[in-house]
Amino acid sequence: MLDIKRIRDNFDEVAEGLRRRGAAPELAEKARDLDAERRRLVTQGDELKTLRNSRSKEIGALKKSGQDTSAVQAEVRGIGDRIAELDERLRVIEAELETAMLMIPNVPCKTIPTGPDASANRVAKVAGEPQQYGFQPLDHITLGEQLGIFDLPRGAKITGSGFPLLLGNGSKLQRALIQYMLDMHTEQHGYTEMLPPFVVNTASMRGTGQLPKMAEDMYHCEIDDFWLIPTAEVPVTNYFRDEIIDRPLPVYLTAYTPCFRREAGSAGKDTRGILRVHQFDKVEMVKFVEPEKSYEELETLVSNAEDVLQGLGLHYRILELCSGDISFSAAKCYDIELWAPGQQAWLEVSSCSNFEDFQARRLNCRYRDASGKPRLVHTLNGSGVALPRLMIALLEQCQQADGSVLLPPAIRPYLRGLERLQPVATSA
RNA sequence: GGAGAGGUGGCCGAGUGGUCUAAGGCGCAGCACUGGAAAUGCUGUGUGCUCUUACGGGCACCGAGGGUUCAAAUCCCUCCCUCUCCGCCA
Repeated sequence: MLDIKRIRDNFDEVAEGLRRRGAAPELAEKARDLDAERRRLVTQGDELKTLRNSRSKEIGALKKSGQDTSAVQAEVRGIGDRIAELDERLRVIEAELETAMLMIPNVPCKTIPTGPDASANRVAKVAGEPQQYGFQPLDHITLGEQLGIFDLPRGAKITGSGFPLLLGNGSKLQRALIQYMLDMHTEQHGYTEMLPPFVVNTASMRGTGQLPKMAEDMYHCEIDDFWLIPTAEVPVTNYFRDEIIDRPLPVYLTAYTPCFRREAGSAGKDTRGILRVHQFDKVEMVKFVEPEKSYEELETLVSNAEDVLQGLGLHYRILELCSGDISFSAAKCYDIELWAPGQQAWLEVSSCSNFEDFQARRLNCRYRDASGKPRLVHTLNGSGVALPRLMIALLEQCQQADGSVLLPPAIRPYLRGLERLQPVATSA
């Protein structure tokens, strides 16, 4: 959520920012007008309440001295009626304002490229080289079948398509990668590990901005009004919701969780294999930082995610997203993409964003500055990293002529020294 | 799931309809006293919204949301959370 004062006092700057990301500034105009009306009603109402408070006190004093109060009571009742009327109008205005504010996206950072869509994203870095194979590299689906590490048809039988089932060494590799990443972030990057609830309430979803816009993309338990998390960002960032953080900043948290996404509206897209699924695992990093430091913290956040990929010796690139491609809540965002030689494509495995105070305002998450005054924190998060696409790229980049996959040395200790995934005998 | 007890400021804790402008204590900050400290004394110490050039006002907030009333921390209703006992359970 943007600061209403920013819309009030710097409307042109906000409108320009919204235009840059392709959002219409009408909602901001509406918010500005509703805010003016709201303040008018608040001022009027407060004046009447002042009057009611003092007159009511007089009644108390009169009663004590045994005098008749019916005339004053009638007067105060009248004041009360007018207050109720104003409060009702205020309630409506505030609800409309809230609705408008929740639908206004963040203003993009001034330094990011301006553009309408992904085509204007800037390649900030390319790390490593595409491997040269003396053979036609296979895609992860074929590899996974040969190695016997996926059983997607049975996943679909048990639940439905998009609910992958890993088996044997596939399952072990996934577990190893999770532990490798968590160990790196906690031991080398200063994060505190957390294992949060995978199901959250509506207030949490609103806090990080998934609601109200993304309701259709999430799994909802009607009876309890609980939601399955689409990313660990939700429970981890909500850790400090409605709090003044009582420890020194920055605070770095990391968590492994499964993620559940209905992927409504993407039917038929990337449906093969585990590229786009309804349930996947991810290690997430979340930072709570002082506002002045959030942009340098974004750079280290990206490098924390890069370290995971560098440690595995994988070929990747980093995109600086343009104003038209960053997500609703972000002011600036880097995507990290891994090269998948089997399908000759870049796969997004991490999205590292600075939300400035946009999430913190919804979350009501603050810290005390040097003078002791509560102030909104800046929040950031980044995948560190998402597992299905890491698995895909790893399988495809590390495949060998004999159909085996040579595991990166960094992951072997987590697999009791296993060096290679070997094809299993198949009936085909 | 059943029965009961609770939720008050940074913390503890009083308050069961009207100077509550939330007592008292602890903590914290400043000042005084001191060679310095402790102890002691004094003063101050929440958040949000809003009005004001400023100084400084006003309103709201006692788990959340409704209701009753001229007036609610206090009475009523719904919900959430914590604790105790019982039941069920990996």
